[in-house]
Amino acid sequence: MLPDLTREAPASTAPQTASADDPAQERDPFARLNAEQRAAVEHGSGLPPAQQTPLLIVAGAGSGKTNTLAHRVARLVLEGADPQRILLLTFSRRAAGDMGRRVGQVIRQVLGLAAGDVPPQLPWSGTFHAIGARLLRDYASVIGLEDDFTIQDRGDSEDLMGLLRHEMGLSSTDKRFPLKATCLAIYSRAVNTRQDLAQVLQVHYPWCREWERPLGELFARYVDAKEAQHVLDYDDLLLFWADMLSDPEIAQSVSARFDHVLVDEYQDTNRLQAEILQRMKPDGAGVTAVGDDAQSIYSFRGATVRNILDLPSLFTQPARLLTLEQNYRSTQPILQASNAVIADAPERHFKNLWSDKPSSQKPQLVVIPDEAEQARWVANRILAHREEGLTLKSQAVLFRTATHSAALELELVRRNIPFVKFGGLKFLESTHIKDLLSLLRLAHNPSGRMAGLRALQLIPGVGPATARKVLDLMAGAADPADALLHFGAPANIALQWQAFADTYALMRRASAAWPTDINAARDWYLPQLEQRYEDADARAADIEQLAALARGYASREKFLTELTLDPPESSSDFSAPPYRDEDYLTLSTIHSAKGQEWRSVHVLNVVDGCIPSDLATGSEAEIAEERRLLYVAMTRAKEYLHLIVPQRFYITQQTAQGDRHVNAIRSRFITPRMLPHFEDSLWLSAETNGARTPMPESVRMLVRQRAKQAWNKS
DNA sequence: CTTGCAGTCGTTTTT
DNA sequence: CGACTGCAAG
Repeated sequence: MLPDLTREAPASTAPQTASADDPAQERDPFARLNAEQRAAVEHGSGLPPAQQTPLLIVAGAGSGKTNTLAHRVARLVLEGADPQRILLLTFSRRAAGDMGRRVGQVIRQVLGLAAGDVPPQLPWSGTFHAIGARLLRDYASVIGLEDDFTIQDRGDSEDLMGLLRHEMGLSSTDKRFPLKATCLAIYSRAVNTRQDLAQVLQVHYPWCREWERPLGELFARYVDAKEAQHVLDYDDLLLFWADMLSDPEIAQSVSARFDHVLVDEYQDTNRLQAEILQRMKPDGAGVTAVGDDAQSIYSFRGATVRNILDLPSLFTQPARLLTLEQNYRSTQPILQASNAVIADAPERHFKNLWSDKPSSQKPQLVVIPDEAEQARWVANRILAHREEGLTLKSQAVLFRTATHSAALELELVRRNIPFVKFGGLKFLESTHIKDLLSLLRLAHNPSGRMAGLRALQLIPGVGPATARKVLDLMAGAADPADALLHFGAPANIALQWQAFADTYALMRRASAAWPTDINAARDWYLPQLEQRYEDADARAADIEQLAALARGYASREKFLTELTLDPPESSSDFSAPPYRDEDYLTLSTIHSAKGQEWRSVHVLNVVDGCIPSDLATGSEAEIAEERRLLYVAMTRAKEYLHLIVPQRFYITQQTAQGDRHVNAIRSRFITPRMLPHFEDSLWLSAETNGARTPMPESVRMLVRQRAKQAWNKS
């Protein structure tokens, strides 16, 4: 293992006995890996890529998966592989960056590079979607894509769906046709799982089955509209990639670019992605896939565990299977509790995780009266941990749904505890940000309807009808900026019109000199902001931040693409650099916490209705996924794990004094049989809920602390 | 054709 | 609470 993992382990348990000053370490950079990890790293060593068999690494939580993959990439490069010809498909941009850094570390270490020397970069590492976008830009002319195409985010895709739905007369109120978001979800699932509409409706949307034919027609129009507008949605990035590979010549050309293809988090890929992989490398030579079937949590996006189970036979030659079962992250008690939770899952898993990090500290199951108390308790515990020497950065609070942290966020602000929140960020969804981006999109691609409709209606006096007319005109014109300028706008808005047309012309012309065009857009938009909003100042500040962010990108096209594919993950992505170096706590949805680890982890709302979410209890498969979600949350913890169970939730829509609430019970995934794995003094059984119960230890502590605080106030 | 108003709706997870 | 819809006036 790399130093940062072994450092946590007691000396007696450090694998393979190598230490930093062991001379063997310098000769053999992989001396710290355990036997399985080493086998994964060295698989195919000495053979040319084309002669290597595919490799599947099933890596349990905390088993050093990222390190193993990083070492494997480093080994390939050290043995002469061209970094330009390595394709590394990761799950998020953060994961891609992380992987690149670790590969660099290993290479730097082995080659003995000085601090200033830059290790080789991996230009082809990123998400399936980001890589797809790049390849499609490269092959646009070959496959008949317009080269000014823009990528549409989900909001715009939904709006387009809504527009077409309306045009087809499906939105009249006497019919209960699925909402635009549902339509897109159905469409997207069909594309990503490569199923036909009937199958998708049958299994996932049975209440929409009666609409099969109109839905099919709607989707056909949706596809046509995107084509006419030079717009791709998220799914198209995968779909077009897969489809262009069905042409033998293109497949040959794309495939020949890469000697090695490595895929991380393979359990969260979907059918379409498996197809891409298979078409890129039909014989699997040079392919490495890594994943953990117990951590599959993205089926709502079409991901299927079948992919990882079936990978050994995906290619014309069988894949070698290696399993990493030793967990280096968590203490035994944490792992035992986590294993108990996942052991009740209906399907079988490849492996059993074990750990040799002893600890007398069991995870805590903390029963608390309500959400407000939960927020206070967690804040107290975090500060207590910090007193014990855990930095805020080594602690995290995880939750199922972004809104679950609201009460805690207030508490943290009140107490001046800095934090960064991941997941559920709505920055890009706020109206004023979308407005500004629509201006840039329209400048880049004048055929894009959704961006165009939004942008043009920003002009005072222009509504949907005028916007549509202008867009029709622009789409047919050789010079869209010119067409805009000479549109016969009503006399009463002629001045406004002129100003907009000038700005637009400037943006079109200035495309070579990014980021001047975002400045032009901003200068035009800021006055509109004053007219439209009470809180114009706050929104103006957001616009400035966006403009600042934009300056970091090489071109308008890059900015728009990356912002759509890798939206800022946290508020910190926007904060000034000094803040990033300070100590801060991490708040994150469980989904966004994937692949990360902290010394201490709090999980909020371990309650039926939250985990599992009551929106996800429709089928056995959904419930199983919620269980894996809890498992993922628990296995993020290295030393301390706290599951919080608030017993009541107040209904939000009532007066401040109201006490309408619902009683909650402990998550069904923590059964009585598992209680011995948790610190039991805090336990209250579900049966005693509502009755007069002894006050749990945690609450008593709280009362004491409050009593003290009363004196410390002044 | 646009805009402002009033009432209604619903509310996971993310590339 | 906050975004979206339908409706009527300018």
